[in-house]
Amino acid sequence: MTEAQEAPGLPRAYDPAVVENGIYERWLAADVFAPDGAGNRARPGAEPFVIIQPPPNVTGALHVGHAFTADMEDVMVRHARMNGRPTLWLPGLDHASIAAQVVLDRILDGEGESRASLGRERYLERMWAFVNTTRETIIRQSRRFGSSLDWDRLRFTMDETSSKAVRTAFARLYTDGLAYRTEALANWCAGCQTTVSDLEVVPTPETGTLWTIRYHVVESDGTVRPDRWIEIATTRPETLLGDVAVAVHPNDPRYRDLLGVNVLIPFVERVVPVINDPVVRLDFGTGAVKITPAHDPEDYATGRRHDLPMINVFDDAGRINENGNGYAGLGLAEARRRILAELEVRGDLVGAVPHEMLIGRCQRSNDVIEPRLKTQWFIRTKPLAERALEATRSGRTMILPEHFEKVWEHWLTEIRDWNVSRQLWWGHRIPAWYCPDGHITVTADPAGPSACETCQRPVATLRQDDDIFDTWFSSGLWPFSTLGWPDDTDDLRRYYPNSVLETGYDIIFFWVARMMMLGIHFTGQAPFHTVYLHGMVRDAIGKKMSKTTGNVVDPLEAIDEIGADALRFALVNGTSAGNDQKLAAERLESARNFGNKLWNAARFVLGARPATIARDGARVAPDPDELGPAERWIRSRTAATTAAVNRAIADYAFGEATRILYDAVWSELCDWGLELAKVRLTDTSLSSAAREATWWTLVEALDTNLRLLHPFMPFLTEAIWTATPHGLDDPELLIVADWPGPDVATRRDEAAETEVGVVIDLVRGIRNARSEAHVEPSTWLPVDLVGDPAAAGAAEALRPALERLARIRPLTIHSTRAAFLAATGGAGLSVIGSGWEAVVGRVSAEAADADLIALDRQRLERELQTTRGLLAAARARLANEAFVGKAPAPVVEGARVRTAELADQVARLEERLKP
RNA sequence: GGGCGGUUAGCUCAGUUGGUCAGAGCGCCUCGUUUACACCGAGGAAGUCACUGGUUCGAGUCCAGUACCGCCCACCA
Repeated sequence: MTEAQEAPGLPRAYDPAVVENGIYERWLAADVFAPDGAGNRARPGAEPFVIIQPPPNVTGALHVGHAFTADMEDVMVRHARMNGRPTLWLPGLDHASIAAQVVLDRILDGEGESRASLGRERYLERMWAFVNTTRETIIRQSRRFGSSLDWDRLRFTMDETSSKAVRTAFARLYTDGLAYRTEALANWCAGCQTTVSDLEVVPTPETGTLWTIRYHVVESDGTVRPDRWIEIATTRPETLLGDVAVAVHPNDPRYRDLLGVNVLIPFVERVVPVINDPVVRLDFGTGAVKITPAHDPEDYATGRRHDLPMINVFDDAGRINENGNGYAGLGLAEARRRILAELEVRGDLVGAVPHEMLIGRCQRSNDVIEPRLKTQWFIRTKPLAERALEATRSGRTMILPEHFEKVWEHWLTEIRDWNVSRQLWWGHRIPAWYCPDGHITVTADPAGPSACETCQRPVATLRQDDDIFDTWFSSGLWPFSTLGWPDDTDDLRRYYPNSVLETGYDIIFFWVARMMMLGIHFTGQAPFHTVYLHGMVRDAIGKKMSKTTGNVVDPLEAIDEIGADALRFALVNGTSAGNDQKLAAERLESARNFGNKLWNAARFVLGARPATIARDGARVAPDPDELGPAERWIRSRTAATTAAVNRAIADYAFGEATRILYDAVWSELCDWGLELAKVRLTDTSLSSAAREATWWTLVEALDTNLRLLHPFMPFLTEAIWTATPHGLDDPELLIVADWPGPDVATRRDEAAETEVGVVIDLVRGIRNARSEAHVEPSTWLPVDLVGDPAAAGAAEALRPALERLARIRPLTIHSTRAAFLAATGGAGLSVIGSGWEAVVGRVSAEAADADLIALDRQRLERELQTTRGLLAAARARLANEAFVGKAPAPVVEGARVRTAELADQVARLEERLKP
């Protein structure tokens, strides 16, 4: 038992730390997170709800983006759980091979160690120790967020089940002809000492130089012509060591006479042809391009077209290799300087102009990415992509927000093969073995092959590939590897395909596309029916959060300050799918204030229990015979809120749902519902049955709002709910209580909404008049009222509330306008609404009434002016034959009613203003 | 070079299928010790919904174009 359970009500002050304390443990103890947990009240036969979350990298603590991700997912999961569906939300961690190595290398660097100094084995030991601590940090954080994850299923992309899936998947791709090994141009990061995929290369603007260099013509007898040359333009002079041709455009008249001749590449003294190829642009540089197939994607393509040799001139460390003759061993920058200097001396460097260009940099280390020829494993993506596209085109998988489908289409249509080899240590080793003859053997067997598949050489002569897989290869298997695939498990049958994938749009290609492609290939089914993409959390001025900029919001700090509920509410409220959000302090504050408001409203409700109701009794529905208009109004509005929230959630419009709830709790329940209820609760002239009905109405409204808010503010709502009377069918914990059902809808009551609507208008009008006339708020004023039967009836039915909320007494309701006019004699403050008219009299005992009346006249003049304007517009609309003829009948009718109301108000105002 | 998103009150943003949709919060101004809440209550001021055309009886809401801002994709030396 917690304090909250024992306390008769709630502590006076809302303290998030106290509220959150112990609740997560209660959920855990009740075993409600697992789809088949003992405390989970899933309906038998209900369709499971399975959500996929991006497993966070084990590289460190979670940031506010993770908190937002977890929040969105928890909202969906809690909503589904309360709707009686078995929910599976599986916690996981990603080994993030390259990201993890970058982080660990940085730590090692601080200790004077390095990857090289430790060696593979000790390095990996060190990595395991590192991830074992970050894993604990991440789990602790997730719990503080309130994430209702099924912790018994915690998975890691480096655990054995994942390894098995990776080996099996790769072996099958190989068998299916979708994995192949070849030498091709790859993106080499010298800092990370590995290749990376195209997605990991970030084009970065840089001001470089475009140099013009002369290559001299070589005669057929081998003599070099000092007076005849071709001028090429390049931004990378050091790559000339690998040049194998010069290309010009076929239609370029400037170089007709040079076509087919040979030129000399200096320093390496290589004689290469001048070729033509339409890839060359006539209007750029000199119109002649050096071709370096081993170090430039476009040149590589050109080289393939012309069957040119490919000469690699860089080594792994980013230095010139032995093919660079005298430059071998030099760093690329140094080589460039020396080459330029020597060209200058020879008189062959003839131009240098600044040039804006894009340099590819490593997403992880920011090093310059060098395209190089490498022998790598690739996944043939075209056939996989086609099936992924088919899934979204057919609607079997839906992407939200929809406009991401275009991005999706484009990328998958233009997809290139995926280099999955990485020359890293931390990850899944590629299960491929090579025999001395170069035969390849791939197997999913953890023990490896027994012999070469092709030539049957014994295993002892085989060598396993040293490389590991791109980390996204194992993440791409996540939706089914976590359920036991490749084995045909109960979990797989029950929970695959998953329901919703929830993640940020920034990894749509890295992760979403790969899961779709691999999922469909291996299971025959798209892994989820809905892909919900959320936006990025940015700082207060819209900048990307980053540790180096120092503008990050630490979720734990925010939770310490304002509580997990407020942080969660702030992250969801006012946001929509796919759109970035700015996390400003005021949004956090607003959410915290809302939590405080709810807390205090609950305190009031619980504290207002009539003495005739037993403290520990079960919650009962209010007695229908004892309900007044205010009670029926509260029930009706709560029903409307429920419907609106349901609609919003069905549309995945969670930011809309919180907005509705914020408004419902603050503006409706608190500002009017509770204030109206106070009138009856404190009215000792009423029967106790009437007062009990009022109280049960409030409890019911509070209860419904708590249920609706629970997915968004789980701790706070659970804490309040614990202190709230429960129905006999209710469980002990709100987390597994039923979502407000269809019976709530039957509480809509148009008549009550109209009645209370009149009273609200009256109270507002009178308060407004009082305020404008600077009447002391504490002064009670007499009011005369006349109105149509509906308005008069409403005022009569809610007379005590009207009196109290507008602070008026006595209230005289006249049955005829003549009587009303006779009684008021034109004195006092006028308040005019639709269907009624009131005069607030005896404004002040001391001050000169004349002044106040003059002030009031000014207010009425302004009101008359605006009302006349509205009336004129409304009349003009009705005078338009096209409108009356073409607009739908209800719209026209509405305009007529509106016009009549306005005319009525104008008439009354004019009358009041008659001298 | 292609594509996408944004541009609504001083600030941060909502506005579902075109018809009380011109809104909310914060900020600002005036009041307020009414027994849930000053992390509050009551009232108020404030926007030609980026611009230009078009469709329509009617357009922040649909279409076309323009201007800024942001993002994504792309082999231009």
